[in-house]
Amino acid sequence: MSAIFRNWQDVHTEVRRRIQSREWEQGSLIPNESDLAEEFGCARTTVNRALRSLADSGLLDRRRKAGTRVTSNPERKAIISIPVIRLGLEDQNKTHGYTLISSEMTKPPPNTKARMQLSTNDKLLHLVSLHMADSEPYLYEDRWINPDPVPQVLDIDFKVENANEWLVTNAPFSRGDISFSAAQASLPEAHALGISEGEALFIMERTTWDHEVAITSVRQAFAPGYRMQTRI
Amino acid sequence: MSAIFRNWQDVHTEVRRRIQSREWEQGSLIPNESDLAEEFGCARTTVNRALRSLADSGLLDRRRKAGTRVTSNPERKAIISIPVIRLGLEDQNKTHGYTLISSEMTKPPPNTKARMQLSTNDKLLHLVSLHMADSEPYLYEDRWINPDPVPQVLDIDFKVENANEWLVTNAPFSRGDISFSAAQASLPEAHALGISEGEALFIMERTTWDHEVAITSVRQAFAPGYRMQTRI
DNA sequence: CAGTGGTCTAGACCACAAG
DNA sequence: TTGTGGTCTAGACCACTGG
Repeated sequence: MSAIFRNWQDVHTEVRRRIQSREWEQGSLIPNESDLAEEFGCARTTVNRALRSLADSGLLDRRRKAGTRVTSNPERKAIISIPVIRLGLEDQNKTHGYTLISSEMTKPPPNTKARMQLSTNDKLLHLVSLHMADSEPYLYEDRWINPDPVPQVLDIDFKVENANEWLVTNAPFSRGDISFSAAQASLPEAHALGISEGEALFIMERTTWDHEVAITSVRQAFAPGYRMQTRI
Repeated sequence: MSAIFRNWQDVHTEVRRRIQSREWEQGSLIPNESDLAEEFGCARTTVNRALRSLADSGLLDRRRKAGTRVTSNPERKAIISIPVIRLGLEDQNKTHGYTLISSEMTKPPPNTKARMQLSTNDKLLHLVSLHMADSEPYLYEDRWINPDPVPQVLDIDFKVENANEWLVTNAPFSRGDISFSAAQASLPEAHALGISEGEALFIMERTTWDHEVAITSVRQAFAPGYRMQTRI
């Protein structure tokens, strides 16, 4: 009658099955950990691990004293990997190329300043560059770097080294904002990417901080055809 | 000299600090769990929980026997929430509107068939609809539904009920593919969304399965201005 | 083969929040 | 107040994999 559940993955699978089969209905309370542990013939810790994992992925709602419920309208959570550009391309067996388009120290426009939550009026390092995949334009990058937390950045020759990679190695961040959107190619973007003005580009914008100090804010426009994919 | 680490979050924070401060260098081996447990004055289980969490977020690489290393080129992982459309809008205090544009049973085009990994030539339910936020066009949805695993779908009046929500409640899935891209608005999209043909749209495509049976494949085109945001 | 992380167990205490 | 999940502990065995 009752199967044997040896480990938390087994429990995870069985609980998931009960949710998907509607054996446990949406919004309803499920048995508490101790009861499940008894039913499954394992320790409560094991049940806890399984239920915690399901709660992390959004299928269960857990609250002390109130118990564990099947989420009524699960917000599905997708995990997106954001690799270093060169390595992402090499995973696809493509060669990576890089060209610096411009580099200057200048005051950032208000929206950039706001995104980075900067209070001073200091100049930032502004880099515009193009990444290539197998000699095809791949990504147009417009980046602002705050030299304050990483003064060494001023000594780097970004004609040779690309900022994406340099920062990963030299400027650890503790948190970041990220957004994805679509935009029509501006004239400089179209020119650099070898496409027509107005074509639709996939845009990723990121701003990162080391605690409260903004490090960099970047807008990356991917060449037409780019898809960001994952599983759920 | 040495601080006290009471719980796994403390250990997590301290290890993260050592990584970010470069006290433990990229690519280098860190002490094993037992040694860390001794240093931190806690049980190995606690250290394990903290390190596992850091490994999940991509900062550590762990392998039995080989030990735990600081990831050299961390792939940052962003978690994207995909809510039911109506609820996502209500979270933003916007009213949700919905209109069915067309509905028919027909054979899917080859690319749809391929995405859904269908082998038969059966007809599918094809729904095109528009979602509104505060009476503004918000999302143009083109959806194919396989009635085979969910025959009740044929009895639903999708002029009233929207497929997005109906499926969440009535057709649980076990896995899905998801992709994000940008595209220029086609004529019907532009017309429905009240924009010009060729404007840049943010596109989300999802195909979901219940085990090996495809349930639905949907392409959602968001009105200009849409941003998908998260933190990292 | 042996060292590492992966996991289980039983028991304990604690933090939170519903009633 | 009290039931629930959250977590810690010490000890144990196992699974994987590098050398």
